[in-house]
Amino acid sequence: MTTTSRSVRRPQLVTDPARCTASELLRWVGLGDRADAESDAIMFMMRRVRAEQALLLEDQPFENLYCVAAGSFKSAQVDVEGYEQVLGFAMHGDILGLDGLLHGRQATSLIALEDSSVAVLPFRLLLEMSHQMPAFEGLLLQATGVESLNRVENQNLIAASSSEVRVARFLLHFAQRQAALGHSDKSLRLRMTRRDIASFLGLAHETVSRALTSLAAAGSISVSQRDVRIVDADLLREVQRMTRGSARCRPSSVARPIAA
Amino acid sequence: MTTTSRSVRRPQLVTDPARCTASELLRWVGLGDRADAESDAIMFMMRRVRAEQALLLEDQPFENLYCVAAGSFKSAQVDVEGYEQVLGFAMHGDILGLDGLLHGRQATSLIALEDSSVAVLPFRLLLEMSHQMPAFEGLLLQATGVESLNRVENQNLIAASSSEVRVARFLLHFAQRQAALGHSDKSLRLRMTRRDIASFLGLAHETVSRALTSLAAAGSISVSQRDVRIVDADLLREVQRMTRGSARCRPSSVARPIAA
DNA sequence: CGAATCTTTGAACTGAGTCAATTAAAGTGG
DNA sequence: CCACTTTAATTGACTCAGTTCAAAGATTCG
Repeated sequence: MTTTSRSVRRPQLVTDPARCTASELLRWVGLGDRADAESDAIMFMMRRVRAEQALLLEDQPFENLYCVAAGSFKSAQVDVEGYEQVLGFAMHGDILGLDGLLHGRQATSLIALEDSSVAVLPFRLLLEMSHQMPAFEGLLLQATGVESLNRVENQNLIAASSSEVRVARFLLHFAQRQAALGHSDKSLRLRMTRRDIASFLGLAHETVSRALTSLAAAGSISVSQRDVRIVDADLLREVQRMTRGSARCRPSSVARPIAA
Repeated sequence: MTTTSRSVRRPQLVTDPARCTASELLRWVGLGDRADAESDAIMFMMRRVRAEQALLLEDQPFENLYCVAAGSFKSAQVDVEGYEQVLGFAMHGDILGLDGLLHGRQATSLIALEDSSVAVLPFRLLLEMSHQMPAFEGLLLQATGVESLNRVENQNLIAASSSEVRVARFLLHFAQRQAALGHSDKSLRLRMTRRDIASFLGLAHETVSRALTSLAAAGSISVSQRDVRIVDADLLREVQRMTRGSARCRPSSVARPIAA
C-alpha cells in the first residue's frame, strides 16, 4: 500500500515505515536466531509516535502489545492530584503493554520520550500464532521473563538507601541496557528529564540533579545536560553497592577506590 | 502412596498432603471455572516448607513454578554485605518462581513466613500442557499479568513520599489481597516481621513501627503485635492517596475526614 | 527575541535514619 | 512451670540526608 510495497525482494533490508516482518521483530527482542522464512512472511503494522505523545493511555482496553523499534518510552500513571508517577523506561526491543493483560485495561500510560516507532502486536493474533510457531511462544515467554526480572531490578533501584546510590544504580542499569543493544556503555544519552528520573526513583528532581553533580565531583561520571559519560565505572559500582545497613561510608566522598 | 490414595472418589474433596489435582490448582489461582474432568485427572506434587525455610534459593537453576496452596512466603535477595532486600510477599494462589525464566536461574530466594505448602509445577511440563489445554495457557497468561501488575503496584508502594503513606498503602494493598481470597479486609494478620516490611518498603524498621503507631493514634487502624485491624478504612485511604507534591497535609493528624 | 521548560544551586526546615535503651513475646531447657 | 535466653517491637533523642522553596542559568521552541 505504501511506496516500497511492490519492489520487495530482500524483506529484511526493506524498511517500510508502516510495517515490519516478524523476523525483524524477533531480531529486535533478541530472538533473531528463531527467525526463518516463515517469519519473514508475517508482517506487523508499525506505529509512529512523536515525542511527548502517548502510545497508550491508562484505562484503555487491552488489545495489543507493542515492541519498541526505535526511540524510547516512559510508562507512567497520573494520580488525581495530577502528580505523574513514572514506573519505568523502555527502549529498543522492549515489549510494552503487558500490564493490561490481567484486567483487560492498561494500568499505565506509555509516552514517547522522543520520536519513536513501535510494532503493533495484536494480542489475540499473537496468541494464535504462538500455538503454531514456537518462536512466538518464545517471544511471549521472554516478555514474561523480562517483566518479572524488571520488577526485581526496579525494586532494587528504589529500595536503595541513599539518593546517590539510587542514581548510581540507575545509571549503571541504563548503561547495561545500552550495552546489550550494542551501544556504548560509557556514554549515555538520557532521553528523559530529571523530573522523570526523580519520579521513577522516588526522589525530588533537585536531589537527582545534586546526586549527579556529586557523582561527577567524585570523578565517577561527567555530566553535560542529558549526556552522561561514565568515567570510572569501578568507582560508580563501588557507590552502587552500598545498601541500607552496609558500611556507613561517607555518602559523597567515597573517593578512595577500595577494591583490590 | 499415602493414606487417602485408594479411597479417591470425589477428587476435589480429598486432601492428599503430597499431591493435588490440576483442578484444585486452577481454583487456587482463581481460574476455577476452567477446571474440568480432564484437569481432575492431572496431579501435581506438593511440597511442604516449614516456617523460615527456603522453598528456593537465588541462583538455583530454574525448573519449576510454584503455586502457594497454604501459608505465605517472602521473596528476597541477600547482598554481599548480608543485607536482605525483601522484594515481595506471596500468599494463597500466587505463582512463584517466574523471575528465573529469563536467565534460567532464580533471581530471588523464596522463604516461608509460616509453615506452608506449594504445588510444584515443572515448567517444561506446564508448557507442554498449555499447548493442549487452554486452561494451562490461561494459567501462564494470568501469572504473567499478575507479575506485570505487581510491578506497577510495588513501585507505587515504594515511590510514595512519606513513610506513613507507604505503610498505609501496604496495609490497604494487603487487605485487598486478603479480601480477594475471601478473608476479612478489616483484620489482618501480618505474617512477616516489621523488619521484612521495612526492607520491602525501603524504610528502617523503627520507622515502620512509628508509622503504625502514628496511624493507630490517628484512629485509622489498631495494632496489636502482628494483628492489624483497619478501623477507619476511609481515613486510611485518605492518607494513602497523598503523593509527592500533593497538598502539604500534616502527615499524621489528617484527622478531619474530607471526603463527602 | 521572548516564552516556556529544564537544570542547577543555595538556604532553611524536617522527616526519617541511626543509636540506644526498654518492653514484650517466644523459645529452651532444667 | 518457671528462670533464662533470644528475637521482635516500641519509644526516645539526636543528627543528617533529602525535601521544599526560591532564584538564577541553560536550552529549546515558536
